[in-house]
Amino acid sequence: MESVQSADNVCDFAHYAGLIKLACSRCALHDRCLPQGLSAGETHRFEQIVTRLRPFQPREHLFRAGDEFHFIATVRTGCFKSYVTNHKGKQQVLEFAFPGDVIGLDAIHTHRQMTNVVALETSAVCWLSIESVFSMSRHLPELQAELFRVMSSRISELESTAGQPSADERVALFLISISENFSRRGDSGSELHLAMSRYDIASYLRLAAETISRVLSRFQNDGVLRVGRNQVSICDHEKLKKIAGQESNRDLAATRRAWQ
Amino acid sequence: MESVQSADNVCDFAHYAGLIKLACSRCALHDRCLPQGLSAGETHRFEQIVTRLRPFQPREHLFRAGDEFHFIATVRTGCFKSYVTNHKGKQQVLEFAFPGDVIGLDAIHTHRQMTNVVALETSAVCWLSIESVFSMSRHLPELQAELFRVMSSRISELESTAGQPSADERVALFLISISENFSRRGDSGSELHLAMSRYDIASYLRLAAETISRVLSRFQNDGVLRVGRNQVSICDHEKLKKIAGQESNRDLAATRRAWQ
DNA sequence: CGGCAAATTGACTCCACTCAAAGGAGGTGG
DNA sequence: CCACCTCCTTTGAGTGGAGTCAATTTGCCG
Repeated sequence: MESVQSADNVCDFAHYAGLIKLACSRCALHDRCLPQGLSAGETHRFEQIVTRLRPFQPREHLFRAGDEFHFIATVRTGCFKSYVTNHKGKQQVLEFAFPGDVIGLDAIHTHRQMTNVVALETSAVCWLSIESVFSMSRHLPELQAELFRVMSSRISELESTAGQPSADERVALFLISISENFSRRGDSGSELHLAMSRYDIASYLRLAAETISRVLSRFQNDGVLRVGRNQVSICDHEKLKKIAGQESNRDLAATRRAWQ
Repeated sequence: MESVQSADNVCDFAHYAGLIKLACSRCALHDRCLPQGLSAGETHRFEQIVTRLRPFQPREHLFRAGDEFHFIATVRTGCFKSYVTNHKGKQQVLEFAFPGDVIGLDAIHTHRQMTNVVALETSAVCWLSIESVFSMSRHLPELQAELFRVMSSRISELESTAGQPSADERVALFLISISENFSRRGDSGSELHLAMSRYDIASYLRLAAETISRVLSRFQNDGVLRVGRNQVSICDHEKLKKIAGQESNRDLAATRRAWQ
C-alpha cells in the first residue's frame, strides 16, 4: 500500500526487485503510447529510459497526493483510478487510466503528485524518470510533440466533461467513452469489463452510487444494456448514443410540450 | 467578429495592420508569462517570434472552435472567455483568461481550435506561431519547462474544479480565485472588477444565472460582499473562505443533527 | 426620455441526493 | 464444505437544492 516514487527509498522498494528494461518496439501498445511516432532508432534510445515494474495488486497505490514528483508512468495492462480527497473527506475520482495512458503529467508544475493513483485490478506499468523524458524530448521532436499532444488532449477531455448533463446522459457518455477506448485497443466495444465499483463511477461522474445503479437498471429494462456486477454489455449502441448526445428527458418533455 | 488565425487570410486581417514586435524584457508581465525563467539573451531570442496585435474589442473573437490551429496567444490586458456550444445549443464557459494566461494549448492534439475565445472587454494579446514556439523550446529548456508547467497547471486546475460543491461554495471559490489572481498581479484583491456577465459566471460554474444572483444577494445581506453590476467588493475574506472550504449548508445541518 | 438588455426576485417544479433496508457476491476461517 | 462476515449493489420512500418560468427592477446608452 506504499507509493513507490519517493526518491529516497526507490531502490529498496519491492517493485524494483524484478525491474527489467522493456522493448517498446515489440510492445503491443507501441502505437498508443509515448514512443508512437518515433523511428526504430529513436525508439531504441527511448527504451533505455523505460523501466518496467512488477505488477501492482488491486488496491495497491502507484502514487499518493503530496509525494515528490520524479517519475511518470504509462499503463501496460489493467486499470488505475486517480482520485483526490476533498475537505469533507470525500473521495473524488478524476480519471480512469487504461493501457497506453500516461499517469502523472498533472504534477509537473508543483513537483508534487497532485492525486492518488491506485490499481483497480492487477496492473502493470512502465516507469519513466521525468527528467530523462524532458531531456530526451529536446532531442526527439516527435517525443516532445507526443508529450504536448497527450497533455493537450487531457485538457480537452477535462474541458469536454465540464458540462452538466443529466444523469442518464452522463452514464451513457461514460459507457460510450469506455467502449470506444476498448475498441481502439482491439477489444470488444460491446462487452465491457468494468474494473471499477459503482461508487467509483458515481464519484467520477459526480453522481450518487444509487443513481448509477438506478440508471443502469433502467437502461437494462429499456433494452439498451445487459448489466452484471463487473460487466456491462451494450445491446443497442444507437439508442445509447441517442441518450448521450441528443435529447435529455427534460428536453423531450419540453419538445413534446412545444409540439402540442 | 471574425477569428484571426485562419492561415489563409492572416495577412489581410485588420489586426495585423499595426503589428509590432514586442520587448518581453520590458513587459510588466514578464514574470507571469511564457518567457519567465529565460535569461536576458534567451528572452531576446524569444521576442523575435512574438507579435503584438492591435486590441480586441468587447465581443470580438480571437478564435472559433474548428479553426485551423497555427497560433497561440498570451493575454496582455483585459479578459477573454473560452466557451463551447453543446448539442443543445447552450453555451458552456470553460475558462476566463486574464493577463499572463496562455490561450490555445488545448488545440495541439487536433490541430484545430477546440473552443471559441472572445474578448469580454477591450483586450490585447501577444501572438505566437505554435511551430516557432515548439522549435524554440527545443533549444531553450526553460521555455520547454514553462510550456509543460502551464499545461500541467491547467490540467490540475480543471481537475480541482471537478468536484460538485454547493452553489454557495462554488461562487465563493470563484470569487476567491479571482481575488487571488488579481492580488498576484498587484491589483486589489478586495475590489473585483468582473468583466463577465452573471450568465457567463453561471455557465462557468454550471449553475443558473438566477442562482448566481440569489447567492450574491445573500452574501451581501450576510455582510460578506458588496455587490454591484460589474463590481464585487469582498468585505469579509475570512467568512468567504469559510463558505468556500469548510462546511456546506447541508453538512452543517447534518452536523447539527449529529450533535443532538 | 425611451428602449433594451442585464439583473433581481418570487413561485413552483423536478431531478438527484439521502436515508433505509434487503439481496447478492466474494473472501475467510473453522 | 459451509457458515459467517463484509462490502457492493439494488430498490424504495421522502427531501431538498437548484432549475425553470415569469414578472419586475435596474442600469446603460443613444
